[in-house]
Amino acid sequence: MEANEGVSSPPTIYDVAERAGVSIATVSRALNGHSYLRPETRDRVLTAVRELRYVANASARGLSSRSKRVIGLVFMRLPMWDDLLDIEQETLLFTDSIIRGAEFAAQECGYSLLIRGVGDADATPVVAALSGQTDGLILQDRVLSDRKVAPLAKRFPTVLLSGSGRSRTAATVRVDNVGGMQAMAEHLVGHHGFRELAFIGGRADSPDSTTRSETFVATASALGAHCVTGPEWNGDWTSVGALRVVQALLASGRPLPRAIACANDQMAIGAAHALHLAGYRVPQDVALAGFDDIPIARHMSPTLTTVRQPSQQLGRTAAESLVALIEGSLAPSHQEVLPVELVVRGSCGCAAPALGWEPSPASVERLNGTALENVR
Amino acid sequence: MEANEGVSSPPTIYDVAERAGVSIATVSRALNGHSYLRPETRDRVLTAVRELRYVANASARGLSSRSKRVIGLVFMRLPMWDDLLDIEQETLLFTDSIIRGAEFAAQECGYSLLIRGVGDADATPVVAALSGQTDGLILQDRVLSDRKVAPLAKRFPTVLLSGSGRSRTAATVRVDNVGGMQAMAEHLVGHHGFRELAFIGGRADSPDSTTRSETFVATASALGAHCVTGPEWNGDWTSVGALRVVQALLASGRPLPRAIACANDQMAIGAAHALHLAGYRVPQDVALAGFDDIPIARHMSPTLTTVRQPSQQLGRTAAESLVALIEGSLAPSHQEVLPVELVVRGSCGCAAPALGWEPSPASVERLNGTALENVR
DNA sequence: TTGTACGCGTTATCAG
DNA sequence: CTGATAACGCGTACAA
Repeated sequence: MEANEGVSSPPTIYDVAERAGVSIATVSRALNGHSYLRPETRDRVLTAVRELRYVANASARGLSSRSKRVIGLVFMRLPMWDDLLDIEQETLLFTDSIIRGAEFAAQECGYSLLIRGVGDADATPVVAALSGQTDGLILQDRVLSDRKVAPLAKRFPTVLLSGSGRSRTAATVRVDNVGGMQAMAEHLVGHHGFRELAFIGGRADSPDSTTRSETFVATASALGAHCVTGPEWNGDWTSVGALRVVQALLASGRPLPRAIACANDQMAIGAAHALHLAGYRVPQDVALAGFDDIPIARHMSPTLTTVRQPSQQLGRTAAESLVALIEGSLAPSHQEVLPVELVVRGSCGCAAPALGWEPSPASVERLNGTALENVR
Repeated sequence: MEANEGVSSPPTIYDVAERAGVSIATVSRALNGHSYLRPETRDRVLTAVRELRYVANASARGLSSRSKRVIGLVFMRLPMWDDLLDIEQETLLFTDSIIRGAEFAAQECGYSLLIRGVGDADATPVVAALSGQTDGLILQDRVLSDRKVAPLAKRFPTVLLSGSGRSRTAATVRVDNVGGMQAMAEHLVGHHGFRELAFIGGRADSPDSTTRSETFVATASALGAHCVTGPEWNGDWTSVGALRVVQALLASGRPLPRAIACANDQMAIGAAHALHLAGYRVPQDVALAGFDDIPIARHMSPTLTTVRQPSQQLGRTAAESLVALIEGSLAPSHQEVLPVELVVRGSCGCAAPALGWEPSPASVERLNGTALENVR
């Protein structure tokens, strides 16, 4: 009797109701379990659902319930040219971790995650369109300027990832730039005793960049060292940008600083490359430090001293905050700061071998211990 | 006159119509540009849209148009324990690349991408739910068994990523496992002259694993070498799994093969670790090879000889195929095979330095050439 | 405990 | 060129 009426279109709640001999309201209740119904009836419905392979249409559900159970994540995409610098490809990893974390948390909260990468062009239309497909959005830093975020956040659940946190117009999740940079300055100046430093920043309009820069310079000064920075020390967040900064410095004939701290790892790598090309050694001639702890940092020679960001946790927290925001259990101006960790390796002058085939000490321990059984 | 009716709920097409003094049909037309309407009218509508910051509700649109303009990607998720082996974390990267590629292609085709990770538990309910939220799904290999994919693919646009391709029940995008493994066997046997080999496979139920295994063994045999494999050479796709395989071999007292090929890079790393712990050297005592070319492969010591998969392209192609499938311009049984590339490095015995601070030759060339201007 | 009927916001088919 | 109006599939008061 299962005629082929509707071969190509999926079964609806009406089909299930008919097959189970009940009304669509009953089907809905059996599926969502809101109201009580006779177990016998419920079974009939569930059987029909199974037989028909019924799956609720999310559009209809969303329209009716005014909730799509989908959140969006908008991130910055690098150009996908084949000739992109190898190192820049590593940048992607940071965003990937965030995506992972967000996906996991979203799913735990009963939401799906929609992702969308944007380029340098104004992302406003993209964000607007996304706001029609989701219940809320996570915006990575730099996707939208502070000025454009404000009106959006006022009308739509929005969480900023690594925003400045200065403008309390939107909920924000970010890392402890201040703590991280203080620790870094203290290590370079206090521990190593470097007195002449420089700081390569990202972009002038980036809150992350300015916070890191200002904190580093201030802390270094407070410890009696001198740190130069400024527009000509702007590396644009990229390896190439930092490489140019250092090459310009070398060309100018001015003396090299004893240590260079960078607002991210990519720039540290670019700076190292420039020094390498000019015949200077890291860390003997110039010490180097980054920020992020991208995976490659521990595989290079010398290994990179940096500040580790909990990137996956960043994504998780952002998603969790967004869901709370959507469900009304979080203030729209909520600010959350995640801790960072100074990771001392070789590029500052401390001894630290590159990681080759050998797994980390923790891994070795696990591999040889009883915990091994749980690993798969 | 813009009273605060509906402060908290977004404007609908009715609000726009009212403000522009037209009907909702006209608004819809102005927005979707299907029919011709007086430029003057169109402008009035567009102005109202802007003033109200109107964004179409995707649920309503999807319900009415029977198309959600969303595709889903389901991938395998590793447990997110902190104590996960470092190396395993790298596995994530392969999936991340696929996600990137898929997102990019989806967006180019006018679709959004919904992502969902699944664990070892049966993914059927998850996939079912996702089929209600999307117009089609990309399923990474191992998410669903071939047996369960068939009925789904028959009723819902589905593209398999790296599936066997044996069962023509679903459209499939995969890499050229055969070509890759032939090249690898030819290199190890033909070039290096190894005669006693072993192959560590993933899982017996994985098409990728069996194809790679069978091809490698067959090619090696054809070239006059001997290659052992089988259930006891099953590394479960993980470092730990492969480590156990090698440790069991060492414990058995049987002679070591001269070279070990693995079905993926993680297992090559696990095998290397086991050899390292037992005091054997790679490649002097035992040569090693992987498959995938995960980023870490080029940073290790010795660097890993492997077969590179175009992971990002895999995601792109899958998304493009899925869209074509949805829009009816692709046969539901379409099979696509992407080329792979043998990457000869150090672990097979060929000379190859680890990549440290130094960028690749291509990068160096670009950094010093005129193309530099285009890089940012 | 279960059924009826309305509303959710769009698109698209008719008339006009 | 534009305006009514009927689906689209589901949740849910309100009735029974």
